[in-house]
Amino acid sequence: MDPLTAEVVDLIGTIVARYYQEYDAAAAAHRLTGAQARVLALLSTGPMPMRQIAQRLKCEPSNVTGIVDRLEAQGLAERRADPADRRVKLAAATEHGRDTAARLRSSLDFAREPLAALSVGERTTLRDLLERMLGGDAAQDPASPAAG
Amino acid sequence: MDPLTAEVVDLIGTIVARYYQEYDAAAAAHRLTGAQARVLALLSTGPMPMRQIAQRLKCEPSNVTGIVDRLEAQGLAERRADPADRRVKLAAATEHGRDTAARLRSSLDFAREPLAALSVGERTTLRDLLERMLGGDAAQDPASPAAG
DNA sequence: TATTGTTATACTCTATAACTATA
DNA sequence: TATAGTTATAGAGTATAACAATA
Repeated sequence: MDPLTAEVVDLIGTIVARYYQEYDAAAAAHRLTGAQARVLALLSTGPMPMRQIAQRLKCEPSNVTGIVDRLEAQGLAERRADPADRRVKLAAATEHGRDTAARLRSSLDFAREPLAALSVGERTTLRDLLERMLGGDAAQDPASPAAG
Repeated sequence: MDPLTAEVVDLIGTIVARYYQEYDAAAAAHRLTGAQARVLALLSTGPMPMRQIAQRLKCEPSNVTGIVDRLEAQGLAERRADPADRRVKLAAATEHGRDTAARLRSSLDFAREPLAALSVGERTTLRDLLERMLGGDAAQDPASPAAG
């Protein structure tokens, strides 16, 4: 690998480490683990079947049971029946859960602070380069550690 | 937050998720967890006191004990005495460990593939923008999930 | 006294497999 | 039969606190 590419890879590595770290810290400030915060962020957009949560988190459905259990124990989420299919359980954020998700999103703003060092033109360039690098696979993901 | 900044943040979120995922998959292909792979990458640069490993991983020293135990059980690392301070134990990669770290590094090349979509000039621009964004805190880190 | 590494403990996340209710 | 969710189980990472050896 050429030195230039290596530099970019290292920079991305630094970004990855920093964002994960800051996301977990922000979650912890709200008494949540990273996984719990990601599920809560997902649910803040609307109710979702347990299985779909697992797909978004790229983990086994059995794991989601425990994560939603813990959110439920904190009054941040609840399970609802799906009128269309009685096998399905819809996990949904409570009002408290939505509030917490919103506060978490706000507290993550400090993670975006680094971007303030760039001008609007530079941010536009950065966006375009990252989009091309990701090749059309850059859909927004509320459960992503760095997205809010 | 303005829409442009939000776009960049989302793109970075996508990158973070993708790189973590690919790093863990590459580690699993070598029968390692992500944490084990990171420690092994650290040790491949030379022996290191247990406590320093914890500092690099930003975790408690007690956790490092178990991770190095598992690397040792696979013959990838070993503990050595520090001649200068008998309290200190130096974790060191074995030859097998260094080989594995090198292969892991190579297998991570696919994670760098996205950068091939950019020209040299564009990669230079990307590097400069990321460096400014990170503000001088972009030192290379072999234990970073995306670095190798 | 302070520091290094370890052990003990408890919690969370993870995958796998078996189970239930429903389709 | 197939699918959705759960439970049971085991392994790994994590923090906290207490401990032995050494400085």
